[in-house]
Amino acid sequence: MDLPSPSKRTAFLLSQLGALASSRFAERTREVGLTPSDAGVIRLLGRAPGLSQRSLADRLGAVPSRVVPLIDSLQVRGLVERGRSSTDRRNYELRLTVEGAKMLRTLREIAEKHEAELLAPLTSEQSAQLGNLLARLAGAHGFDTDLHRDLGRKDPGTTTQPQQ
Amino acid sequence: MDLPSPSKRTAFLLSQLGALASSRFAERTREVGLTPSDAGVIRLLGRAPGLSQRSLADRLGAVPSRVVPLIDSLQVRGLVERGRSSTDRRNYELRLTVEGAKMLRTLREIAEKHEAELLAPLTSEQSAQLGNLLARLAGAHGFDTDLHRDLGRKDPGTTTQPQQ
DNA sequence: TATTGTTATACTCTATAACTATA
DNA sequence: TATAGTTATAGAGTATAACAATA
Repeated sequence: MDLPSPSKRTAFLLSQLGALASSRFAERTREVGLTPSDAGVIRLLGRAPGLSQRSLADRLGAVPSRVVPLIDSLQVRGLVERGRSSTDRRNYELRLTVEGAKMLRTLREIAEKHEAELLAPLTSEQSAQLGNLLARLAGAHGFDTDLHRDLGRKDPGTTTQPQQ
Repeated sequence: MDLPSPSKRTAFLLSQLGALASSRFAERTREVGLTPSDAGVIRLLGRAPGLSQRSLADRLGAVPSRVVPLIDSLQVRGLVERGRSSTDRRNYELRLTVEGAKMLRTLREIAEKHEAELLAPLTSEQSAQLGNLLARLAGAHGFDTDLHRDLGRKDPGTTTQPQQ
């Protein structure tokens, strides 16, 4: 009666393709010297300049101590700068440098190429369909598409796909 | 001319939803005492009994030394047994025990519930559509749906989503 | 000489908790 | 006393390479 049930493994396919997408993207960012975490920080600072390390940590779903070496590294490379807040000298105001802003533009190009490469096997109608279905799923499972959790947290298992 | 381009972030959504699917599945297997790696081994031994540690490592995309503690742990828990090959005494013949086979059935139930939960927000037509699109992508990007690579290898970045 | 499984070691990434400086 | 940032430490997970037994 039922078809050989392609939908029986949809969750599995989703896990595998998600991992593929992530690793392909990581490959591309590595070519410009960034880890995916670096890329996430740059992107967030692009849209929210002046963020403190604390609120950056919150948005990334990371712990404040993890943000320290992350910003250190970006600062050394001249992509991010730490400015002291004049109103509360405890926290920094993080901003992209000119170089950092340039890197953000590079990242956007990378994301576009990444998207194009990944969806190349589909027609544009199919891509649109897929985008809609995924957006529906994401919405229903309650993620804010703007929120960037999971910076690579210690969660054994998240890195592996379900094995049917 | 163009729509507000939902497809512009499809790759990103794919990464995020894939990570969600993986971590949800990991949660469920953890409830029965298995890591996702454990689950992968049990599944493979279910369909290929008598496998050696070496060929198991190959199929998992893991290194042989990693398989040792994995099998150790499953053996201690009485889910897998190591039998010596009569023809080549260098390698083991790995098999599920009766308990292991029972666990495999549990895993299949878990996978079904997982699938149902994940796709609950979609109609059955939409689920089927999604399954077809993902299968097309998977095929085009060349994975053998049966091959289970990525047992959680050391690949910094794979655990994090692209940050647009 | 090559191969299976094993062990020992080191490396990477991350979280936890204690610390400082400001408030 | 509470909060931002920092540091030191420890833990989990994995790969590498050397090793023993068998072929």
